[in-house]
Amino acid sequence: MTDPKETINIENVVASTGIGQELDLQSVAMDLEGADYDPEQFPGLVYRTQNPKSAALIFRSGKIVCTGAKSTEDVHESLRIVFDKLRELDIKVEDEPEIVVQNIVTSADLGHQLNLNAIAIGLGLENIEYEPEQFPGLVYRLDGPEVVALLFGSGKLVITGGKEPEDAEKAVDKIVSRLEELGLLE
Amino acid sequence: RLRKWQERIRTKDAGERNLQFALSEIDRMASALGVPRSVREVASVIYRRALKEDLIRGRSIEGVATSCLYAACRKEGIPRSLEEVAEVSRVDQKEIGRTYRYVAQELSLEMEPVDPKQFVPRFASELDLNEETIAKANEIIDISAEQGLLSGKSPTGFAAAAIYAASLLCNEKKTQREVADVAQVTEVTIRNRYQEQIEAMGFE
DNA sequence: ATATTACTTTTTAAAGC
DNA sequence: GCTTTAAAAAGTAATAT
Repeated sequence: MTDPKETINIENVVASTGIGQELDLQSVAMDLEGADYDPEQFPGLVYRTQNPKSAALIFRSGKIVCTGAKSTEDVHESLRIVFDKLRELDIKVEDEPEIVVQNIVTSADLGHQLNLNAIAIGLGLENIEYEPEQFPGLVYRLDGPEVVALLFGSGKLVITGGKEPEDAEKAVDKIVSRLEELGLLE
Repeated sequence: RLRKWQERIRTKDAGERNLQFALSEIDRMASALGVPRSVREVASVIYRRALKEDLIRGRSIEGVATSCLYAACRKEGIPRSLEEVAEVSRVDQKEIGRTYRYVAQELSLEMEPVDPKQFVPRFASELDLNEETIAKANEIIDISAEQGLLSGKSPTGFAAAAIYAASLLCNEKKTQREVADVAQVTEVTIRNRYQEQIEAMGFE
């Protein structure tokens, strides 16, 4: 039997950082190719990297949010590209700005179909949210690790809110053991 | 001091007026939906609890009132879909849905998932179906749900498909469009659920 | 009638309304 | 609260072919 932990796949990593320098987004938007800047709609400038694929939101304060990367390593690589692009525009950027991972979104597969109705009752209606009229997934908030899991009838799930890959592994372990003791896995 | 006293009264009056408004709105929407008095009473009780727990701050009175009515219908076993409730409310479906989830969570209403069978009597009545067809629809829902087909599916779509299937099996055919219209789902959804249910029933 | 596109949920930072 | 960005899950819906 395949360990559900081995089916874990990181789908998105969100991180924040800053260049320690205020920016004139209007001029950055003019000089940076492919930059999307519409201050009326959103205060951040959007810059997309191709390899690795990601989207960086650059703010007036110099703070930057990177999203869409598939790994922590890709986050660093993407931001290195963004930093270099800014340096090309003669903007001073610290040598190695601190990068903080804020959220990791993961998907996994429990390998069995799930009876969400039974699971809702089993985990306790006060601990879950399951409104199939609004969304097909059952929302399960874990205590430790502090993440949120979305369970689907197919047995696949999404784990989000974690700060490191280990959070997803711990979450899958907890979910599997809880469902097993409830006799709701298979 | 006199000023504070007046302010308290003003606040109290405003609060009282808001409560009256909420309760009259619940009454108006309940009438429009044609639900019994017991549902309005349950909705009122939930609304007063929400008020007591200060859940209305930052939300519209109408939104919370509508959500309480939606929850009350479910609690009483005669659910209305969010779309149906939204039709008689001036708050949009999306806000009703999220406000309902917030209220249900904060008040620990422990709402159980809606049983598709609870929609059958009303939908069947609107379609003028026989008792036999109704019984068949309920049977289809029970059997296919037991086989795990219900997970993640909308209860109205599930009920609509079962009613459509039952109408065929009991020689009282209704078109997908007729059933789709009363259940307020698309024909595509009925078609998809219908295929799975027929297979689960061992027909095909 | 089927295929695409798009929206529903969750998470998270950023600045400003 | 909202606005924007990314991503998965599966269901539903609107539109295109």
